[in-house]
Amino acid sequence: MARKQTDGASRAAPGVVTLKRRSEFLRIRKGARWATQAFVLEAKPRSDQDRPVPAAAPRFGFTVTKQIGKAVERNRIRRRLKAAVRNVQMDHAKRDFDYVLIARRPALNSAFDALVGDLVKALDRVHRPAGQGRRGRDVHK
RNA sequence: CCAGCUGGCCGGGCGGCCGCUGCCGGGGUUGCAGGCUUUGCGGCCGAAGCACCCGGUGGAGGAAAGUCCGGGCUCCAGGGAUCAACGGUGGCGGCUAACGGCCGCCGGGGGUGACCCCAGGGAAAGUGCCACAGAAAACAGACCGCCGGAGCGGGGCAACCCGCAAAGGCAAGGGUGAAACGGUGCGGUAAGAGCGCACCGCGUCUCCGGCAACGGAGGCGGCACGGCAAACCCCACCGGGAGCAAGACCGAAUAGGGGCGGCACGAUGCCGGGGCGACCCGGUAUCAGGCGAGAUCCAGGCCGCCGCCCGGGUUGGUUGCUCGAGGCUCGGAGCGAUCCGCGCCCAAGAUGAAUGGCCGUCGCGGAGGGGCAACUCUCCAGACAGAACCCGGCUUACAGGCCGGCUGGCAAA
RNA sequence: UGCAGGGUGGAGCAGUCCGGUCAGCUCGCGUGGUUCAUACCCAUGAGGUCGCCGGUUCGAAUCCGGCCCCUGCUA
Repeated sequence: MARKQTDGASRAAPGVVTLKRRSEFLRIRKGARWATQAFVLEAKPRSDQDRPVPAAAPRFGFTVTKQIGKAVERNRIRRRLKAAVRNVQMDHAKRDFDYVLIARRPALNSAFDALVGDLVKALDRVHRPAGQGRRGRDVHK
């Protein structure tokens, strides 16, 4: 509740590079995964074959299925997740990784600060070597 | 003032930090692309492309929704006419590009009223259905009943009285049903009945008003016409199919397909070639034949046509893509929908899909508290919902608010 | 995005075209019987706003219109 001093601002953050191909989404499904109340994060290092440009920035894909809500709610969820990614990607994401965020219903109304916190934690867990923290399930509020 | 009806409109404002996207202008050193040069490394050029940087500017809805109608646009079906089949619409007149939409009017129903609702053509063209109940459910018919009284029985001296009751007449009353072959009243009668009369309803004819739906008046008929067409149907009118994932271009890749079956592969003339020759091959013309979407016809076209099966490839980019039955002001015509004229304006174009994320503040609404009051404090609420080629409608969802008109009641003047 | 099909007891389905007799079938469930006991079997019973809201009709699961949901197909 003490978000007054932040003034809602974030430091200069570049735009988010998004995934566009269905094949890219399918590839990342096989990577590391971490779930929170508001979303599921999947991550996988970019393979050397499909690298048109040398790794300049991390790439993110967003999945919001029809079961979650109507179009207005789905759009809002995708924008909030995108804004959260924009706030943290410089400090917590790896530039040679691809990520996919699968939205869940609470992403619509949960506090934005909590969403950002979850994302930082999820990014951290997903970068650990395989076998530790894989398929984890988050239990905090 | 209270209660209500109705038409139109709005769908928070301002600000801060950080972002997305279209367009315009400037830069564009390094990078990509382009041009020139070199055997090559490399070098140079210009600022006309992209990335990137800076500045400016535009950026969701009244329903963007549901996809229920009508169009534009694109491709496909070879053109036209008539019919059939199928689907849709359904009072009349108008508006419109068109509509199943809108406006006005008519008819019916509801409401004290403003006003609201109605798929509202045809049931004497035909077919079909009307369960249960009821006597009877559709050219009528008669259960109880009413009248009638041949005759029979009993009583009485008799007149006569009491009881039973056939033929025949009737459809008023009872009862059933959603619906019972006009309704109410008076006359009439043995009892009754449109049997007669009045009014209402119905049918029909004439006249008047109206473009019409229809309304009004009068005459006649004497009831003969039940309901259902959102049952088949009849009548009138309308309708080819698919849809921007339509379609076009560039690039990549694969293929320039294969097999089976059916029907038809005919006749004549001319030309050329081959052959000793019968004849063969090719071209061309006419006729015949065949072929496209259910049939027929007309004009015209094509020369093989039709059916089934198997195999292979692409899921990149550009375009279509936003100036259009477009919006606004003013004036005019019309009751109105709408139309006309002048002027002004350009108003989202994304494509794993932009138009936002976080926050502050003001104003508005509701509840509670303090204060005589102006006012002030706290809490809560702020909906439905996101363009996907574009328009015109319909339907559905929606917190709160603004403006106008009207009706009923109460009070005052 | 465009287009088809379907919603009936707990489950799977009839009935809808041609409206009353209509709400039925199989499995499942309850009770009783049979058996030492269970299953099978026999008898019996409960359970349905016919997806929702209107309209047409005397009468609607059925006919008509509008919404909601599910499934499938579509470069």
